[in-house]
Amino acid sequence: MTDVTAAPAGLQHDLGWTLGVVFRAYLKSATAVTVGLPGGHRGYQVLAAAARSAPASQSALAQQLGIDRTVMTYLLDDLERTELVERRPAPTDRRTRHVVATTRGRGLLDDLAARLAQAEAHVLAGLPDSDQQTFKALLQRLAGYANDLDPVSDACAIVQDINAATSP
Amino acid sequence: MTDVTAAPAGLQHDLGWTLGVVFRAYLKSATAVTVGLPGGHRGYQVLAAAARSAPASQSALAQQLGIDRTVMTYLLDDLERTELVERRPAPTDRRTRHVVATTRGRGLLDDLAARLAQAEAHVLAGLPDSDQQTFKALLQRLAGYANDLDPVSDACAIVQDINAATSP
DNA sequence: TATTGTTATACTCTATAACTATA
DNA sequence: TATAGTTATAGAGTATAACAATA
Repeated sequence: MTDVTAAPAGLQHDLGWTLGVVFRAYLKSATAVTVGLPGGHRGYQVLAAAARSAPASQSALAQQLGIDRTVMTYLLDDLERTELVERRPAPTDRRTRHVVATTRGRGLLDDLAARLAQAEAHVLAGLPDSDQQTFKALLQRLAGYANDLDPVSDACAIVQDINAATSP
Repeated sequence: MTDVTAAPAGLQHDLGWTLGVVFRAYLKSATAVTVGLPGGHRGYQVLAAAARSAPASQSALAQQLGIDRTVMTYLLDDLERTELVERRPAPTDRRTRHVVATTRGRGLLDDLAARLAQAEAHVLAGLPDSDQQTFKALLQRLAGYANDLDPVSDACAIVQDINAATSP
């Protein structure tokens, strides 16, 4: 009895399934490669963003990363405790905190980036190099567009469909 | 103060970030489009797989869909309660159950598939049509390959890196 | 002995609500 | 009044462990 997972019938072309498979594969590798780093692969994303520029605010960063601002608080607590990142009061608005990488954080970033690149390569390894480039380019364009997408509008009728047939 | 989310500095080319953005966007749209369906977008995946062929077993289907076999039990309970899917004892092995779509489930599938296609189109709308095709084709090849991927092997050194700098 | 499916439990992750301090 | 950040709490989702039935 082999353990090899084939695509379920009828789902090979489903965006949800294909995206899910690839995303989970990435998560698995990214997690394996960031053990010990507070926040795992997301701790890396915060650190990377904080190292290249000081994000405008915690909640702005949270939104960019697709997580809740309350989760960001805990994440930053952990990253600050390990001295990889600092919260700095914004000079212009005393409510806001800038997130900046410490020297230590920046020092760790290169190694981390290399590890994540390894995870990335691992996930993309099924494609020849030129196709990897194409895929990444398209995905990046999509991400730039999709981050501010509202869910599709029309979304009410199915409840009736199901309940209608359930009763008698 | 605009609400438009730009890519965080240094993450525009990160596979984890781009994949996450697109996957979350899909999830949002797919969820909106499947309200009322037990299990939401995953209920659809089970139903679709059950309608085209009877999956060999619950746990095989769970693995294909990237969820735990215990979660599959609850999912099928809900889908069976709404009479969209049935569990049938496998003739060859009395431990195993085949998952088959009911007439009602198959009847609902076309409408559901159209809704999911709408969600999919919404997420991909940022790309011209030919690029959408290219992207989907590459993603499908990747998914066929990545579903059986083990996490990247080397994954131990970072704990030391961090603890080393934390202690003294 | 190993595997399928189920159940109960525990754990993790995430979101909600309420609060402080600013604006 | 509205917003940034924090905290506590509740909730959803997921995994773990133990079990019965079967192989």
